[in-house]
Amino acid sequence: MTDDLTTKERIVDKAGDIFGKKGFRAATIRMIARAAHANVAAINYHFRDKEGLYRAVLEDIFSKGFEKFPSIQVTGDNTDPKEKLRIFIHSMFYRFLSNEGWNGVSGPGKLIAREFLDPTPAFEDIVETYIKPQKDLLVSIIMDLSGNRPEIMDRIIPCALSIIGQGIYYAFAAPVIQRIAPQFMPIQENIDLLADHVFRFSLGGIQQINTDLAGLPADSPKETHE
Amino acid sequence: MTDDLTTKERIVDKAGDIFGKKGFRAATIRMIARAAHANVAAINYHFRDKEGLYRAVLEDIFSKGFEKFPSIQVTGDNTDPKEKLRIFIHSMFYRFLSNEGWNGVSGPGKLIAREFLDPTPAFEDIVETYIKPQKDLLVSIIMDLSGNRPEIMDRIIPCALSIIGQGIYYAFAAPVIQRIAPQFMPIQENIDLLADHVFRFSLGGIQQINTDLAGLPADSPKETHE
DNA sequence: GACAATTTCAAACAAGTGTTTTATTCATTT
DNA sequence: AAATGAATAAAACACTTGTTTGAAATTGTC
Repeated sequence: MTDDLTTKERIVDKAGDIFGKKGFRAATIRMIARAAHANVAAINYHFRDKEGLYRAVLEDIFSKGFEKFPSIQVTGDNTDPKEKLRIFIHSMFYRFLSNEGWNGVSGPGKLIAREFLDPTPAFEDIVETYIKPQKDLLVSIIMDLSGNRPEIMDRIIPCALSIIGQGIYYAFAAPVIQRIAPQFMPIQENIDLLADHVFRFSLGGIQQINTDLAGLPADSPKETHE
Repeated sequence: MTDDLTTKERIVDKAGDIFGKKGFRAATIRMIARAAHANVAAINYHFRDKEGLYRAVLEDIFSKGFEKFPSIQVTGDNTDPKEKLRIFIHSMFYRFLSNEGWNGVSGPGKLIAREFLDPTPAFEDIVETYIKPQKDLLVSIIMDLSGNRPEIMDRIIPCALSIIGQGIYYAFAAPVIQRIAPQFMPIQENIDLLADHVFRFSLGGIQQINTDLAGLPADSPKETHE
C-alpha cells in the first residue's frame, strides 16, 4: 500500500508513526529505515540528519491535517456564532482523532502532544503558521458569542485556551482515559460524542463568563438560547 | 541546601528535575549522578537500575504532591457543592503549579504529563492510588451539582474529564501558552487567576449539561442534535 | 580499636546511537 | 550505447548509553 511511494515519502510516512509512538529520542533511524524498507544512509541522504527528518515529518503532519480538516474559513459572514463554535470544535476533534487525520494517540497526533510539552526548534514555525491562527479564529468566535466587546478580551482568551485544552487532553491523555473512563476513549467511534460534549460544555462555560460580566455596560447581551 | 540529605535522597530529588526536564529516555544517569554529587554506580546500587530510580521518583512526586495539597476529604457533608468544586479546582492548580507542589512545567510536573502520554509500568499503581480517587471525587461533586441523578452518569464523567483536561493543559502546555497567550502563563503568580477562570467556565459547562437534560425523562438517552 | 556490613568510587564493558564513507545500482540525457 | 548525476546499499566510525566490576572509604556494632 505504500509501495508506490518514493523512498523519501515512505521514510516520512513511517517516521511519523515511529516518532509519534516513541518520541524523538527513543525513535532510532534504524527502526525508521527498517519500517520504510530503506537503508539508514538514505535518511541522512534525503534529510541531512535525524532532526531534518523530524522537521519534515512535523511539517507534513500539520499541512496534511489542516488540508483534510480545515477549520472554518468564513468568519465574517452571518452564520450563527454558536454554529461556528460547534463546527470549530468538531473540526478540531476530527483533525485530532480520525484515521484520516492524526489518528489520536496511536498515530502522529502523539507527536504533536509531545511538541506541546517540549517544543523543538522545528515547532516555532508550526505555532506561527497553524496554531496561532487557530487560536485567533476561536477567539473571534467567542467574541461573537459575547457581544463583541473588545474590553473583555482577557476573559475571552482563557475560554479559548479551555476549549483547546479539552481537545488536547481528550486526544492525548488516551492512556489515562482508557483506565479511568474507558467508555470515552478518544477513538474514531467516539469523535462526535466527545465533540458534542465539549461543545455543550464550552458553550455553557462561555455563557457563564458572559453572565459574570453582565453588569458591565455594553450593547444588548445577545441571548443565546434555543 | 540538599547537603544534609543522604545520597539516595539527593539522587531522587535531582532525578525528579532531570527526568521531568528531559524525559526518561533522554535523561542519563550520568547527568543525574553529577547533579546529585554522586557516582553513577550509586544509582544502580540504590535503585537496581534506571527504571527502579524512575519508579522511586514517581512515587515520591505523587505522595509529596498529595500530601502538601490534598483534595477535599469530606464529600458527604453539607458544604455547598459549588464551593466544593471551587476548592477541588484550586487544589488541583496549586498542586500542579505551585513551587511547593509540582512547579508546573519547569519541575517534576512535566514528568507527570509525560506519563499521561506514555504510561510506564510504574504508572499503573499511580493511577489506581491517586488519579482514580481524584476522578471519583470530582464525579461525586458534579453529581451533587446535578441533582444526584445516577442515570445521567454518562454525562457527568465527560464533565469531569473536561475539568481535569483544562488543568492538565494549563499546567503542561506552558511552552505553547507562552507563545499564544503569554499573559496566562501557568506560573505561581497566575494560579488563582487560572483556577478561578476554570471554576467559572466549568460551572457554566456543568449547568449547561444539566439544562440540556432538564426535560429528559429518567431513562431516554435522547441524542443531542439540532 | 577490630571487625563486618554498607556505601562510594573510578574504571571498564558491551550494546546501541547518529553519522560518514565508499561502492554500487538506477534513471535520464546526449 | 555511453555518460552523468541521483539514489541506494553495506560497512565502518566515533561516541554515548546503562550496567558491572572490584577496590576503597565509611559507618555501625561488639
